[in-house]
Amino acid sequence: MEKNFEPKKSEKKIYENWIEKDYFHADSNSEKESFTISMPPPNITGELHMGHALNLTLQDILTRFKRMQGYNTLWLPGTDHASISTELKIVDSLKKEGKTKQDLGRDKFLKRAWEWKEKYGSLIVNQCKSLGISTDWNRENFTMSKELSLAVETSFINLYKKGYIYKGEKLINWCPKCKTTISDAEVEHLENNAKIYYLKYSVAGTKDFLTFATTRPETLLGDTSLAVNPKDERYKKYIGKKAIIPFINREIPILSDEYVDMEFGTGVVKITPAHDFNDYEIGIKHGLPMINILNDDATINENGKTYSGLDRYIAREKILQDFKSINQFVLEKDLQNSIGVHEKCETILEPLLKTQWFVKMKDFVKPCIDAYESGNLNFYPQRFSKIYLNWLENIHDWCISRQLWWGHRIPAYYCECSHITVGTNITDCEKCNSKNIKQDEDVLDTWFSSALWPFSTLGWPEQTQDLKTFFPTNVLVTGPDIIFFWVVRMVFSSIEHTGKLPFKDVILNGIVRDENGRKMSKSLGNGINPLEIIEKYGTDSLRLTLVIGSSLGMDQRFYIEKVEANRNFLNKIWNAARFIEMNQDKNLEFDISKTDFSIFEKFSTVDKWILNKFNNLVKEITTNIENYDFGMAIGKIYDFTWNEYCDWYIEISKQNLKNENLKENTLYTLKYILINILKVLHPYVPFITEEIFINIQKVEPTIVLSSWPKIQNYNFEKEEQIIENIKDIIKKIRNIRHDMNVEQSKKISITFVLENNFSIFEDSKEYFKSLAGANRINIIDIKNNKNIDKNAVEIQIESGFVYLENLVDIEKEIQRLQKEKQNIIKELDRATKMLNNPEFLSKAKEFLIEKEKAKIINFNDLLNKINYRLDTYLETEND
RNA sequence: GGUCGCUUAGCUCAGUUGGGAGAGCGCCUGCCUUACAAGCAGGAUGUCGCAGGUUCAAGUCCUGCAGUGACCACCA
Repeated sequence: MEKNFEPKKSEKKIYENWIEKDYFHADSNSEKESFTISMPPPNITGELHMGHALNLTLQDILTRFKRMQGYNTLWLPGTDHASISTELKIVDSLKKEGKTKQDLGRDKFLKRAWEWKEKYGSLIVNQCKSLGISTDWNRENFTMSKELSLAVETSFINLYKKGYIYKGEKLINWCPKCKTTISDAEVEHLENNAKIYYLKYSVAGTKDFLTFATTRPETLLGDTSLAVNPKDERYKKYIGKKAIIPFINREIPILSDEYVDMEFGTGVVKITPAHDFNDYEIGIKHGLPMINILNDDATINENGKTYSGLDRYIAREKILQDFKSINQFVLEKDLQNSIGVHEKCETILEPLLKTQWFVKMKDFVKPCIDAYESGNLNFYPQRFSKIYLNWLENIHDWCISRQLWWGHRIPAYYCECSHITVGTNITDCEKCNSKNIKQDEDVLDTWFSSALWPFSTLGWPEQTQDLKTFFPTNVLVTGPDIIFFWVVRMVFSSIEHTGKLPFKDVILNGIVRDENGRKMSKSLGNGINPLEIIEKYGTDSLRLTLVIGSSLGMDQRFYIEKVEANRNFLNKIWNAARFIEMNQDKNLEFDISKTDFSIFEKFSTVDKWILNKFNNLVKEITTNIENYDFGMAIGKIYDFTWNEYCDWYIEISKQNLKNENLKENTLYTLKYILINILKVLHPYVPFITEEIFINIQKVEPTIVLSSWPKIQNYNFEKEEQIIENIKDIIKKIRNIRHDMNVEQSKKISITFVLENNFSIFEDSKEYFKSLAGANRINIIDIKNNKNIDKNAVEIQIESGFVYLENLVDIEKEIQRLQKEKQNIIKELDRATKMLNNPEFLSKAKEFLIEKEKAKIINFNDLLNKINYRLDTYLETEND
């Protein structure tokens, strides 16, 4: 093995080998229980960012873990056509050539879009691969593939036939730049410093004026009434009269409605039903006419009379000027409000009246809520269920038609007889059989196809073997920001089309931020490219960094020092493997995959200690990972590997390897534990574990298909306790050496004066020599009157005393003992108080009471010993 | 306005059912001890945001407050 692991050299080769051997392929005819994850398909416009890296790492950890546990594991990958995002990019690229999409026409445009898909779709896929993800590439899919397009059409037709999809004229969000409708979920609300203007209309047949407040004066061209609160004494007399919009000279009714807030503004509201969602409701309620005053590019249309042709904001200025000129402008004020913009292009949206396709959502709400409340759908962390529920409770019908070209064209055909035929491969009108039919020009919202992803990718609407075997999927891993875009829609679509929930558990990952806690963004230029981290530190270091010391659903900061620390950890494991390789003995080759655990009974105490600790580790982390506590599990593995296996077991093994009687079992244990560490690490850091596994294990061809360590029924608690005690004593000795400024190279003499446990210390002599820097070890029975150097430092242990000779600084030792004495007195005091408390005795758990009682005994013992020793020193000093 | 987070060592963060506060980085001291200087050994540092409450026992549960962040909904 090389001195250091070089990710750049190995990772690509390893991944190619995995793919070539088809290790990630899931068999739909397998007898084994299946475990399935549908990968949230990245957009073909996208490039790999830290969010993907985290999201994919979490999925890969779960997938590899389940695969090792023996499940028939499928992680199904793919990409999303990302209708509007992709179309915008292509329009942009056309613009650079001086062309528009209309110049090309629909067919040529789509051809170009498919070229884009071929080029950039594979780019993101390859970037994902560099993360080492164990997805089944045989089943890779794309939201606009033939099969998935059929699924989309089938879904649309089903929903239409059941009356859940309808076409209707409603107020929708319109993006004047993209010239398409968008759904509620795609509207982003931004804080805005606006102005509110007070203007007035004259009241017909009187000399009075009514003053109202508005932030969008241009919409008054579409006003169809003024409204006041029925309880408002100020305006009662005007109700039923007419107000006059100047310049366009339209008379509009003055009506009353509870909706009007008497406190806000003047208490008079202008009502523009065609351009405001609240006004729209009032318009319907009172049967007001709805006048659309905007063209699709947000210029004023012919209904705006003299203002027609002007841009919406230029019209606004002109209207204000004109109101001033006739003295119907009252005042203007600053106002903090929020404006709705299109999340893709940041253009300020306009509510417009349009005829569009909608999905009626009302009937889907209950099944979606029931799924959660019955416990069949779970969120991790659970609090995210609130976002899910809250969205459902306030749901509106889903506008699914988009005035775009790149996407699934709506399968609705219009006949000259005015009948609409909805279906696949339609050639003639279902009503009059006319062949003169025209397909709807619009495409579907990109989320309409994503909503089907978990089952469409498995073959739905066909009842394929894949669908039977792998659906419903088990887990969805995604970001909380798309709970309502995607999660809700998958749930209701799946219930509706398959009768089943699409998945059982939803895991929400947090946001990866920069080192200052800011969101990584292109405009700030603070993004850290995962590919650069991989290039420099390797995929494994990156993956570790994203999961270690973090918890689910929490945002985290990404900083390079953390990557380095994790790289160092991987280096540590690499070197542990090198140590084993260097000590391998050709005459002692074992296949640890065939371990018969009864052999461990004959192993040494220290072997049993590490075996027992490892067994407990497996127990804990298996539970942790099953509960999706990925950070917790890796933290424990990290700690075990470095602080137990490397720092203690390997160090001790160096002594045991010199002993011919212990050598074989020691080598066995070294290898057994290392390989099992590799296994529990493998879901997190797949590459380095594979590389070492192949180098050391030499029996199985890959760690990918190896089995997760099983919890063994051996119990070496006693041995574990013995070695923990020895570790404590060694630590105390090291501590004293350091306190007394004993040089590292200086050897000391240690004398154990014992009441019992002679053999334990006899067996551990070499450990003390190498780990505590001793050259002479004496073991004496306490009954044989001790003859110890009075200047020796004494350590009090349970089974007796430890004396360190050749240490001179008695003053320091007295200080140390006095400090320790203070600590013990404090502890004794605390334990005594607890035990004197009748409430504690009657209410606390039994084992806790026993623990405190044991403490009192031990501490009193130690205290006596310390006092005795202090007396001895003081006597010596007085001599 | 509503909902949900966060506040723990100098920094970044863990902390599973309430039962003596942890990690990584940084800092201090000493070591090139042939697996690893990307390392080894030792060390220092915390009224767990504030105030109440429940409990024998609270970083952990409840209430309020303060700071901070996210999301949702918005009054024209």
